[in-house]
Amino acid sequence: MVRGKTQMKRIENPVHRQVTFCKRRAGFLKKAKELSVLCDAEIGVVIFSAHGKLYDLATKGTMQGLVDKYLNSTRGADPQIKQQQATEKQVQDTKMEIDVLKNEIDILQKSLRYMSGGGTGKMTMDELHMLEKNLEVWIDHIRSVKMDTMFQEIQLLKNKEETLRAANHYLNDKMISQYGFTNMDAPVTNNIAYPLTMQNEIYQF
Amino acid sequence: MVRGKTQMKRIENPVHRQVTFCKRRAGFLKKAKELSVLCDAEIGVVIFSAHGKLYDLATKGTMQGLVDKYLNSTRGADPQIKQQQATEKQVQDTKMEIDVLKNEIDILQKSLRYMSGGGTGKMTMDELHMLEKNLEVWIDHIRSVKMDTMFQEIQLLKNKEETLRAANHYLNDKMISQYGFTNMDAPVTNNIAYPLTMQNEIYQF
DNA sequence: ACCTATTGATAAGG
DNA sequence: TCCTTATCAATAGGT
Repeated sequence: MVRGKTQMKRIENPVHRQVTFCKRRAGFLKKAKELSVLCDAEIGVVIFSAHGKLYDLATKGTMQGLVDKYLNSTRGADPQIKQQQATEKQVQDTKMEIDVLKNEIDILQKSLRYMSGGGTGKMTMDELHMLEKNLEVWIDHIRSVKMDTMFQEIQLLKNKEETLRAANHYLNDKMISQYGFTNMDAPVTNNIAYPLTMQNEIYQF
Repeated sequence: MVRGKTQMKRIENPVHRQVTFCKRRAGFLKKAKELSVLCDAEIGVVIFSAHGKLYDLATKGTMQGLVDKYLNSTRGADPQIKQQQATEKQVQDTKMEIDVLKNEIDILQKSLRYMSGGGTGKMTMDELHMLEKNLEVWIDHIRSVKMDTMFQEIQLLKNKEETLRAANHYLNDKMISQYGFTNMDAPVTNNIAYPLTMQNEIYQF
C-alpha cells in the first residue's frame, strides 16, 4: 500500500532507506535494460550507495568500453583532457611522421634496388615521382660511367693511331732503305713495328 | 492507452522507437534522480542512442569525477596518470622509431650518393634545393657541350684511323707489287692513299 | 506537445 | 531478500 505521495527528499529512517534503495535500484536497473532493448540504446549505470558500495550495469559490451566511449565523446573542456588530447595529437603526428619516413625509406630502397640491378617493377605515381628525383642523381652516375667509357674509347683510338702510325713508319722505312724514296708527304717518326690486328667493331656508340 | 503488454524487444518502427526512447529516457533519468535523493546514492548514467548521441547524468559532482571513482574502485591506481604515462611512453617509443628511421634514411641516401659518386658539402635544405635546380640546367649544358666535343674527337680519330689504314694499305700494295711479299699479318682492304697531315695536339682533354 | 487508459513500479507489511 | 497488495507513476498510442 503506497501511503500518500512519496516525499522527494532523503529518507531519514535508515532501514526504510535501505529497503527503498534495494527496491528502487532493482526497478531502476530493470528500466535501464528495457530502455536499452526497446530503443537499441547503449546504457551504462553506475550507482554508489551511501556507504560507498558500487553497483553498475552496462547494457551492451563492457563498462570499460562504455567509459572509453564516453571519454572519447566528451573531449574538449577539461584541461587535463585537453593535455591528453595534445599528447595524443603528438602521438598521431609522430605516427604520421613515421609513416612518411617509412614511405621514404621504401622509395629509397626501391631506388637502390632499381640502381643495383633489376627493372622497375610496379610503382605508384608518387613513388615514381620520388624515383624521378633520385634518378637525377642516378643519371649523373650513368653519365659519369658513359664519360669514362668514352674517354677509354678515345684512348683506345689514340693507341690504335699510334699502332698504325708505327706500322706506317715501318713500311716507309723499308721502302726508303730498299729504294731510297717514298711517296709519303710527312714521314712518321715512330718506328715500332706492329701488325694491324685490332678489331674495328668496338667503336660503335 | 497501453494496448497489450509491451514486448521486451527492439521496437521496429523507427518513429515509434524514437518516441519511446524520449519518453522512457526522461522517466529513467527522473528515477535516477529520485533514487539518488531518496537513498543518498551517487548515480551516473550514460546513454548512447542508436545513432550515437550521448545523454548523461551525474547526480552528485561531475561525470568525470564519477568515472574516476568508478575506475578507481574497479582497478588499482589512478587511471588518468597511468594512461598519461602510457601515452608518453608511446610518444617516446614513436620518437625513437623516428630516429631509427631517419638514421636508416640517412644511410640509404648515403648509399645512393655513394653509388652516384658525388659528395655534398654543408648547406641548408633551401640552398641545396636552389643549387640542385641550378645544377640541373648548368650541368646539362656543360655535359651536352662536353659530349658533343667528345663525339667530335671520336669521329676525328676514326677518320684518322681510316687515313692511316689507307696509307698502310697503299704501302703494303706497293711492296707486294714490287717484291711479291709483305710482313703484315692482316693486310687491309682499303686502298685510298692519304698523306698523314692531321695534327695530334688537339686531343688534349 | 497533450491526453488518458492501462500497465507496471513500488511502499508498506509480513 | 522475497511475497503480497493497494496505490499511483509511467507510458503507449492517439490527437
